[in-house]
Amino acid sequence: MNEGARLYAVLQRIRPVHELSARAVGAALEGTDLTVPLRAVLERLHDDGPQTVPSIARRLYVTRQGVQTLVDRARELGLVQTRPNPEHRRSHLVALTPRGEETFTTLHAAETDRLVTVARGLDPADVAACVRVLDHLVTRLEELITTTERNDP
Amino acid sequence: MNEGARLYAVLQRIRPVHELSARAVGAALEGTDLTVPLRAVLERLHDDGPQTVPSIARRLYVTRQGVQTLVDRARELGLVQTRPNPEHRRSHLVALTPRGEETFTTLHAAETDRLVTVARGLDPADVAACVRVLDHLVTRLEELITTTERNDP
DNA sequence: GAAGACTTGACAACTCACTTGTCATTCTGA
DNA sequence: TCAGAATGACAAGTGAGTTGTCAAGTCTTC
Repeated sequence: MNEGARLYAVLQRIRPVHELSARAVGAALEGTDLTVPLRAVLERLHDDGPQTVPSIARRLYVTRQGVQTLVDRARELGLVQTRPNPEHRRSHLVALTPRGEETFTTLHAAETDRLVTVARGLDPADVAACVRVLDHLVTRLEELITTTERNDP
Repeated sequence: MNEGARLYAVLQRIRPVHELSARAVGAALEGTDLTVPLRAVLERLHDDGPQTVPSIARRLYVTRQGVQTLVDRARELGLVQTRPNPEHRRSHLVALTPRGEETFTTLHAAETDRLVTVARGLDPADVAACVRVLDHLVTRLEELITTTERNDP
């Protein structure tokens, strides 16, 4: 078994984990006005600060059009606000409102609480290693895709 | 930072990796009659052998209705065949045809080949640890979901 | 500083994976 | 044996995300 096959074992498990975690996150959002993708936008704003719609889209690996819809909805819900962007006249910065900040922080705290149970029995060193591998994968897969799509179309 | 927060770092990376790997797999499927979900069905049949539609669905964490559609399409393409199930009169077993077997094997070999490049610079021990963590996550998240949805609806 | 290439906002149509719902048939287990 | 669960088959719906387009703004390069 070579390194490719070993790494394949990781990718094989990504889909189930993604499916299940999305379901778990979605269940926690039940009853609120939030959805999983909307939550993802709030997370990006929380972690990386105010930024433009295309910037969020790039970090989430989706199109800016999709993010625009989410941001519009978040603004209707009073969770984000747009403010002038000194670097671009039309492309406003999107930022969390105090209410958006609080909503996400509360939600996130509840999530990590539940994760403590899930983490039981897991070696912290393994978790750290897993993060390293996933970061590596993001970087390399992104390279792989951008290089192949430069040749294809 | 507690174990919950540490594990959250893993989940935060699942979505990007899923997105990017799905895109990479999809790009490789371009020009063929296969799609990513159809490929997933073939993989299950290849790895776990002949089984019924609901069985595939459970392993993929999707509904049997969705898998039924995929199996129908795979049968039209001559990649799978149904055969009588000694344990159930209506619920046939789905199995790869020789052509389906060959299609998947070829595809999979090409994928692991490309993964060798991606794996470069990665510690094999880290990869193994990552697999352990992901397996743990699948088990625990599944428990988490089934217990919560037993109380909810 | 002007021309061309790229980015962004805005609106629209569309695709695809997956769900939910239903009913008849088959299986399982107390 | 009989109620409850699983399955096939068909149908409709949902939601996340894409593709396309055009005008307005920004960047690059000469």
